[in-house]
Amino acid sequence: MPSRSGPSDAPRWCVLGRVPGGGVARGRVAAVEVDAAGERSAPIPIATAELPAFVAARERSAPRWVWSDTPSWYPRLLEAGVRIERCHDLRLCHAILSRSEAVPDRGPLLAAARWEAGPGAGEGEPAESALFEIETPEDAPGAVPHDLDAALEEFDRQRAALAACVDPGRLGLLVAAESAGALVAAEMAAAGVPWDAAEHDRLLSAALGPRPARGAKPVRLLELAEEVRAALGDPRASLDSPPKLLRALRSAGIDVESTSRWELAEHEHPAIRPLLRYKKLSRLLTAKGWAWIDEWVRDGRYHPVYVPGGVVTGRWASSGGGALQLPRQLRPALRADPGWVLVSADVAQLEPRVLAAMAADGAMAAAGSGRDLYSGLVEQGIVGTRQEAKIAVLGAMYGSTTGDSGRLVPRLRRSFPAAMRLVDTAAAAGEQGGVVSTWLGRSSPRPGDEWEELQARASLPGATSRDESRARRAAREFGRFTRNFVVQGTAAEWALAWLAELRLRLARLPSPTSAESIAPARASGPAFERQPHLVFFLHDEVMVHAPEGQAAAVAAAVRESAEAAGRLLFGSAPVDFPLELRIGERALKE
DNA sequence: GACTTGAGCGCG
DNA sequence: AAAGCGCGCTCAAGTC
Repeated sequence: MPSRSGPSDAPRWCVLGRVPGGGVARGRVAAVEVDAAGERSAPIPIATAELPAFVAARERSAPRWVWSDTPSWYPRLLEAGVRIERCHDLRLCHAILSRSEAVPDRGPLLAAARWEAGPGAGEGEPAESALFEIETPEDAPGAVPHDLDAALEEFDRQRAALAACVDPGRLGLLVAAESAGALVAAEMAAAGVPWDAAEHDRLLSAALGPRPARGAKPVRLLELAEEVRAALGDPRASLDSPPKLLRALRSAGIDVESTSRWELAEHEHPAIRPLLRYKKLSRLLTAKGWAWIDEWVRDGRYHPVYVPGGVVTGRWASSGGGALQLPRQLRPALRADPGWVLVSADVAQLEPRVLAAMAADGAMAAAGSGRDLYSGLVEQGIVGTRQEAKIAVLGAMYGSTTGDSGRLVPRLRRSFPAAMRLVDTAAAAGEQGGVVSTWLGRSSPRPGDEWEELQARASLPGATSRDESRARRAAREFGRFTRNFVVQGTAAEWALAWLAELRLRLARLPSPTSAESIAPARASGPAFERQPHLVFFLHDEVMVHAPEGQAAAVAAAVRESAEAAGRLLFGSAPVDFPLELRIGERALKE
């Protein structure tokens, strides 16, 4: 029992929400403190303009802030220079808990339909905040409720759901990590990726020719298009429309079914080489060309929009700007401010390592221990080359049955029976329309109605062989999805734990001395931008922007966080997660 | 004219 | 070379 005095009296949670008030259409804010026993304080009214000050003051006792939806609350606090350590994002946690098979009774959560808003629902452009005024989140169609009462009720439901779990620790870890991810996403969006627009422009010009006038095509693309048309003997061939291009190719005697890169590459014809080059450059121009710089880069920063929990497996998605699709070709444009460096790290073969840990497959863990896992497979004589190892391992996790990959998978089944049993079991569940769960308890969605109908029709007496084969194909397809779900989803959990740990460790680094901390180019940015901070995250890769003098400390924090993530998820399992770490002015790989 | 769909390709 | 998983974005074509 907690004593009635001393530190245990500190509130564990602080729930924020809107309250109706004073005829102000937008309402006011209030906070309710909740202690470890679930006892609530009376609502503490807060004038919206005072919210950052209130949060900053309460943050000294390090509560976990509970709110409807991180993007609705946190950006305004960050703008006001206030950062928090921990939160509980009700929307994200609802999505996990209301679907998790680890929760015995999901009824109350499922009945709370207002919390079912999808990622980013009703977000849109944040309303322009009036000068010197912090606004409360606005209701938008499809958005989660932001009211205090609704938040308190939902928080109770979620705490009850967690408490009822057989192993509340795992789901508890997941909702904490998911919420920490939401904080990281908001902070990275606010800080932005340090982006060298001039370097980006140089890379574009080198590949495409100088920036053309609006609406015109770069000269290099025009030249290549002419070359293709000449080779095809068709001066009017269109390269930008797949159907038209396909007709042009076929009438030039190139026998292809589609205009995709890999199929074109199989044919010998003078038009192929310039065409592939054209496609490559055209892609660069439309996805990440000059228009992208104009739209997404300001003051030396690219401000992406991350969507935590945006993928069914728990991976992040992004929206706008293609944050998770930055072409490797443009990585040199990611550049630290003067006097600062980028500390980047990625995990080698994260997914197979996670699989080995989940399945407690000692042989597979040993193959990856302290080295490249694929080389480990070669050294153990399981496959002949590193390339074969990669194909086999990916095939095992994705469920391939044909080609080189399908042929190599059986070797893994002999060498790593425990790991293969885990993914095979997950696939079998999916083929029967079942649900699987990640290590920490995120559960997969059920197949849709169409899928169920397909299966039902195939088992009817009058089913044709076509019905049966279609149903079988759909079943296997869903089996490949659930097979991959457990691995991709657990890898996402490991990465979230890594990110959450790293965020806290970076915040606890000693403040840079003024000699170390040359202010970043964008001095107007959030206050935390003057310390080492995360600027990029891509599934199994992180990047920290840091003063040069703190690079070593940051690198250590990155490594320690990875070790901590492994321990948090898998305890003492003998699986390691080696990092490839780089420190430099630019983000270059290979 | 506004919206959806599919091809194709960028990322892991 | 591309098969096997998960995404977002752009353009052209199809639909209303």
